Formats: sequence, structure tokens, C-alpha cells
Amino acid sequence: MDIQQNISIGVVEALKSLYDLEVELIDFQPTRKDFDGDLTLVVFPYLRSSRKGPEQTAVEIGEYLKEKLNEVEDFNVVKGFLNLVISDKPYVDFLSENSSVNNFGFVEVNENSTSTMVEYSSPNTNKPLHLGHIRNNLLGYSVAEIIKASGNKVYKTQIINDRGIHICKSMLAWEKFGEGATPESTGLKGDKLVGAYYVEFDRAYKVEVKELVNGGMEQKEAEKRAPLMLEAQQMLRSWEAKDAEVIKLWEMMNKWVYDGFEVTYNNLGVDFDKNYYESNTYLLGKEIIAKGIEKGVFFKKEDGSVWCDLTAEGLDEKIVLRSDGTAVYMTQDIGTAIERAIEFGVDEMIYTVGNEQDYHFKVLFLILDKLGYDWAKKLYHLSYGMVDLPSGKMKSREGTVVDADDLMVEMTDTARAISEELGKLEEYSEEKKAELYTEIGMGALKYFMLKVDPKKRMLFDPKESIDFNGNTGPFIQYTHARIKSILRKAGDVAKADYTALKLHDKEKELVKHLMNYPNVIQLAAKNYSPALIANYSYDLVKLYNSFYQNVSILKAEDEVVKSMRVDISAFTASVIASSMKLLGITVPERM
RNA sequence: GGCCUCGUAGCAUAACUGAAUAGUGCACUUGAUUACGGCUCAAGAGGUUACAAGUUUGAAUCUUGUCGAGGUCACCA
Repeated sequence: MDIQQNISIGVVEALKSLYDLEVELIDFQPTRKDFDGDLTLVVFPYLRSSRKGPEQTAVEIGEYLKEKLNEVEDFNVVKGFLNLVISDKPYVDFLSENSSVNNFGFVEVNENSTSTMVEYSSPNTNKPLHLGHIRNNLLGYSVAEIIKASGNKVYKTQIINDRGIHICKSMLAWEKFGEGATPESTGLKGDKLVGAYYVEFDRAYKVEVKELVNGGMEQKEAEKRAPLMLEAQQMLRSWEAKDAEVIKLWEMMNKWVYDGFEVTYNNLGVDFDKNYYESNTYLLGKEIIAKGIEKGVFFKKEDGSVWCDLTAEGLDEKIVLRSDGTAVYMTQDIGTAIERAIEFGVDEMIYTVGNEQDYHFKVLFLILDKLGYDWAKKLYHLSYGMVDLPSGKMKSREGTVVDADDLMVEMTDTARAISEELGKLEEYSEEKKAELYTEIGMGALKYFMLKVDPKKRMLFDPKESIDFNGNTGPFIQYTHARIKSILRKAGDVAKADYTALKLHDKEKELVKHLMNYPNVIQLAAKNYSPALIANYSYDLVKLYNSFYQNVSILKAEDEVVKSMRVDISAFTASVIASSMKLLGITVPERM
């Protein structure tokens, strides 16, 4: 039984008996360091019922609790704050009972668990992944892991945007300028190769537009009339008409991209239970649009384009099908959502997509709701802010885009440089060393990206992220490695019954924090926020380091105390490893 | 211009969703260690939480306005 819960019941009883007040939920906060105590109750909300001043009310509740509950050893009152001093006993008992529990803090999944689908990554197939995708992937993966740990059945998925005008541009450019180049012939990663032709298209297209403008045409008109653009559009129509040649080219080039993505995903350590392809879902989308017209959810304009009128909801009219009958983004997303709902019967879906698409998802959810799907209310857009660089915004035109693969290599290289300088790995084989450098480099990258609240725009400073001091992944990894070193030295310490011991302040703080891990998992799941897990881990590590510095573990006063401190250490190491795993980060035994 | 986000020490960020003197890291000052791994610990300095009103016993958090940054209003995705 949770200590807080026990005391919470006590407070409910106290309020009932003292002031005849019925309260359901009591909210405690940890007592601030500068005051004496462990848990704090804010009594302001109860003043109306007590009809007394805050101090007096707090004293009355405090006396009641001290008398009725063993755990409450003492209390003090500062203004309207009732600080409760909790005896060591429940904490020591907790430690003894949980320090070696597997998956401490995780809630088991069963048949009745809510099922959640988490979509993330969802790349276009015309260019390689960049820094922005990294934030997306790490976030989506981590949120999925956290929600799983909180007790939900989770399906990870992505929708691969494999069709549309963008891939046609790459295809067209390859056909015109590629001279049969392949990943094998060029030695380029498939996604990089296809991306290069997308850039090539853009270059050639701009030349055409410029020529037209020089010939006296308006800029906008020129952009529409440039031969390359018309050809690309024609290609898209041919694709939708299933033209054999076009399909063949499309399949070949997409395959290159998928092979490239697979490498990147592997290095990132993310995975998916199911991939969806827009080339499969856009047709369902079109069907739904047709039905939606009959239902009156959509309407057709004279030119044949189909729209949804959302002006009543304070939004605009939104196009859902082009006048030439081809699908737009919205068409596909409607189809994809419905297909998933049918296939997995999930209770809720989470879309990990950047905040520049806030409007799109607002509209999508609204349309699905109008179409009458009851699950439309359980859709959530996990919207995250852009990633800026110290030099400013990433802009493809200015070539300031940070490539995902390049960045990962760079992180690993830096980890190697720093580790070699410290030279603590002589006995490791080259292979093991390489593994470790990757582990540290990726730990640095992932922690840096995930410790920031997803909603917020963030600044990615490669230099700072790889700093092994302070609030970073490697710092946490280091603490873990050091604890492991102590545990190796401790060997098999006979487990003594230490439940009668009095705790050192540092020990008590640490145990209190460990005790809170299950709550943090729930809170992080509810808020879709890996940042809460990251901050929790960092606090844990700091508390441990302080404990480590203040008391001696292996040279403890006696065997009973030593046994307890070893337990605290082992427990801390396992919670560090567990919480890092929720962020997709592994922790080494040595580093 | 309409709508949506966001403004917290020099920089990067936190605050359990309304509670105590706004935490933490980097950078800066000072100190500890004959080591259970110094990639550590302890202490110091640094803030009118963009600004102005309002609600409240209590506001970084809620309301309104001003200023600033970004996003979005495509038959692009």
C-alpha cells in the first residue's frame, strides 16, 4: 500500500470528523527542502468548512493525523501548509519489498487494457530523413513505450507517403537526368539517391520558370505552366491510372528509399508493428468521400472538386478531392484512419506530427467526427515544435538541413573522441568499444531531444548535446556504470533484514524518489511526455550521486546497513535502466 | 489581416496543471577527495517569469490588452 494513499485516507477522515466535510481526493506535494517534513498538505481549500484560520486548521488536522496514524511521526505548520514528518519504517519496508522487483512501476497489459495506436515518422519517399524526423521518431517511439508501460496495449505504426506529386518529381528527374543511376552504381544510400533527384527536379524547374518569366509571363502563371511541372502532374495521373511503365519506375525508386530508411531506423533504434502506405489507403479515402457526398457531409463544386464546409465550426472550407479527381493529403488521411480503425479496433490513436500541421489535424478529426465515427473523439495529435539550430532555422533551400544519418555518425564520433581521451576502456575489444561509442552517442542525442517538453520549439546545439556533464544522457549513463561497478565489487552481500533501520536523510530522499516512479510513468503517459521521464531520471541520478558522496556503501558501519545501501544502489540502477529504456536509451555496464 | 502556439538569469531549460523564498544544467567564483570510478560532490553569484491591468487567501500558470517570435490560412504534403 502506497504511503500517500494511506495518509490521504487519514486526511479524508480527519476532514469528515473535524469539519463534517466530504472530500474525495487529497492532493499532497512533497515538502520543500527548506522545511522539515516529507509530505505537505495545503489546507487553504478547507478553510471554508473549518471556519478557522489556516494555521489553526492545519494544526487541528495535523494533531488528528499524528494521533491516528502510525506513519505520521510529527508535523509542523507554516502558514497554510501542513508539513507531515513520516517515519522511516514505511520507506524501509518499501525498499525491502521492491528493490528487486522486475519492471517496477510498469502496469501489466491484459485483455481489458485500452489499446492505443501510435503513429510516428511517416516520411515522404522523396527525400532522406533529417533532424526534424529524428525528433519525431524519438518522440513517437518513446511515447509508445511509455504508454505501454502505463498499461495499454500499443501498436506502433507509420503511414508512408509513397504517392503524390513529390515522388513523381523525383521519378521524372531520374528519368530525364539519371542515366540509369542506381544505389549500387553510385554507392549512394537509396533514400539519398532519390532525394538528389528531387533536388535536381527543383533546380531544372526553376530554370524553366525563369525562362518563362523572362519571356514576359507572370511568376505564378509560369510556375503553373512550366513543362516539367505539367509533366510531373501528367505522371501522377498516369500513376493513378495504373500506367505500367510509371508504376514500375515508382516501385523501383520507392524500394531504394525503403532500403535506405531501414538503415536509418535501425540506427535510431525505432520499430513499427505495421506500416501503412498511402498508395493503398487513398482509394478507400476516395470511396469515403463519395459516400460523404451522399450523406451531405461534403459537397461538389461546378469544376468537380469536392469540399467540406467547416464554416459553422469557425474554420474554412476544406478541399478533400481535386477537380481532376485525384486525391489530396486529407483524402488519404481519412482513408488511413478508417482502415486502421477497422483493422485494429483500437480505442485511441495518436498522431506524432509537427505543429505546422495543427490545423490539418483539427480538420481531419472534425471531418471524421462528422462522418459519424465514434472513435473520432479519441484521436490525439501529438504536436511537437520545430527543431532550430544555433545558426537559425533549418532550410532546405539554404542547405542547412541536418541529415539524420550524418548526425548519428557525428554523435558516435564525438563519443569516441571523448572516451578515448579518458581512456578507461583498454580491456575492451575494438568491436565492444565501437558498440559503446554508439550507445553513448545515441544516448546523448536521444536524451537531449527528449528532455524538452514536446510542445515546445527547441534549439538543438550539437556541441552541448554531446557534453558529458550536466543534464545529459551520458551523465546518466555514467552514474549507472558507476553503480554497476560498486555492485560488482559488493559481490553477494547477504541480504539482512534492515527494516528496523533509521534512514540517513540522503537515503530517505532517494527512496522517496524511487517510490514515485510508478506515478511518473502514469503522468508521462497521460501527458504524452517523455520529458517527464527524462527529468525524473536526472533527479534520481543527482540524488544518488549526493547519497554516494555522503555515505559509504561498501564500508558501511555494519553488514545490515551495507545490505540496505547495496539494495538502494541496485534499485537505483534498475530504475535508471528502466526509465532510460522508456526513452529508447540503453545504459552500459562500464564506460 | 483572421486563427493557433510560444516569450522564465548570458545561454539551454523545469515547476506534479493555482500554492511556501520560481528549481536545474552550461558558463563564472570558491571549496572537498590520500577514491565504493573526479565524466563526482558541496557552496556562491546570477530573475520585476516580455509588458500592463484584472480574478483569487494565493498567479510563471486563469482572463483581457500591448509588444515580440514562430506556425497556418494551397486543387503541396
